[in-house]
Amino acid sequence: MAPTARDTVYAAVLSRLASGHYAPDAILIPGQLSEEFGVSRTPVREALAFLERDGLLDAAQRGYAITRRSEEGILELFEARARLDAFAAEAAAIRRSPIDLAGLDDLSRGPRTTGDPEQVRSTLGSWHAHVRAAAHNSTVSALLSRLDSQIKVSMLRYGDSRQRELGVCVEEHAAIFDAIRDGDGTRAHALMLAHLEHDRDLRIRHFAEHRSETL
Amino acid sequence: MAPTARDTVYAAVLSRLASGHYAPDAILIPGQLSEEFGVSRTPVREALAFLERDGLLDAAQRGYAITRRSEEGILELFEARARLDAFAAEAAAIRRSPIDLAGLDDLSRGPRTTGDPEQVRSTLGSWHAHVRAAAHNSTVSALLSRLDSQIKVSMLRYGDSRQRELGVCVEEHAAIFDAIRDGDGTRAHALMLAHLEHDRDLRIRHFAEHRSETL
DNA sequence: ACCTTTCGTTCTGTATACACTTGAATACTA
DNA sequence: TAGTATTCAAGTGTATACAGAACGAAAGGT
Repeated sequence: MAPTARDTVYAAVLSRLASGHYAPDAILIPGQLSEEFGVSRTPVREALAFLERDGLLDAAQRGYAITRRSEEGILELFEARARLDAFAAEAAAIRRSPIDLAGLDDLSRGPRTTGDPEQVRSTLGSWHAHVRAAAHNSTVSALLSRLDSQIKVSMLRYGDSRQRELGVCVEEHAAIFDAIRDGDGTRAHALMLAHLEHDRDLRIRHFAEHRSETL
Repeated sequence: MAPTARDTVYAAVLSRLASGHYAPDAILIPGQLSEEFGVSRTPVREALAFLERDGLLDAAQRGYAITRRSEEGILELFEARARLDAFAAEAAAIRRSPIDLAGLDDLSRGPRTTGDPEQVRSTLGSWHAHVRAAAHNSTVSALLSRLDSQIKVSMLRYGDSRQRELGVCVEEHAAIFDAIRDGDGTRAHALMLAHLEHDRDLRIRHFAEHRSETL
């Protein structure tokens, strides 16, 4: 029942990495974290080794650095995520249970773009999580979680990326939901892929702007 | 340069798991392996924790068991791999370099089914590895490696699976290669997906037979 | 000024020590 | 004999100890 020190440290550092608590060029040193968390070096070592395996940290000569991905590397992540999410949408159209459908229905129609933007964004996030759950493929869900973390951590370096128009996003979600409800896997797949390619295109534009600023 | 004890143990146990060295119901205990490899418990603990994260081991109350997947769970793995491999084929068609193409050409036309079956099989394996490399997406390649290991370990439990007709396999590879050479991503994708669905169907039949035998 | 060299500090990986839990075998009781 | 304590060996997670490597700063020579 009691979570181990290793898991506690892992979760804490993961959340820090995802929230931008560390500077992009920070170096994480087991000894320092062990002192900070009040545990010994051993569980910290193991937690950091896990994060390295997750693709969030890179072992340096001395300690761990936050993984630095090239722009191409980040686009690879988006690409992989888009394909898996598209597959999840297709599988959801075929395998969704009535309960899946009810939950998705709520999330698809619920968020009127008039509300608090932060809350709308969070709803959009849950929507994706529900689609993945409705696909009933835990392997794919697990892979997607990892990719999400990698993307989140990698993007922090490039500053807060301007978010896309929420209204368009909500509309696309609604269209994908319709396909899932209708059991039309092919359409769900195509729409989800297009949905995520919009994201990718936005990111590319963001990179271009970022690059021209820092030149 | 010197590989650490942790990495050595990790590689050794991974290879044992993939080759069926352990009985399906074996329990791996850090203390025992540490004695066997002549290292202390610490690096063995870490290696086993990695393998657990890889989805190859499951922590038991006492030691680690080899992951037991349901038939549905195994089909999920095949499904995820098929989708990612299909994407890799599509990407390869678009991004392959002349060198990629030359290597693939060799592997696609090389194996005449008259030779040693074991060598043909190994060539077929390299062919898939080359397609993945030609896709130039290291994220996807890494995910696929993990899925390969998981599938290999999971399938051992169900006995040596009858392999499919090699001739058909070679022909399908050749057709996919043609699509990649022509830069036809859509065709490469579709053909690869069909190719791997044949594998999946064979597996399902294998499960059905296995089940009727053990009943 | 510019290389070396040296030395001390810090970090690394592994081994060992420790306290705690668990499971099974034994001994005991009714 | 059946059921219940008791005991003990083995495993768990974490802390600590230790030897070796690597960096950085101070000291020295040209």
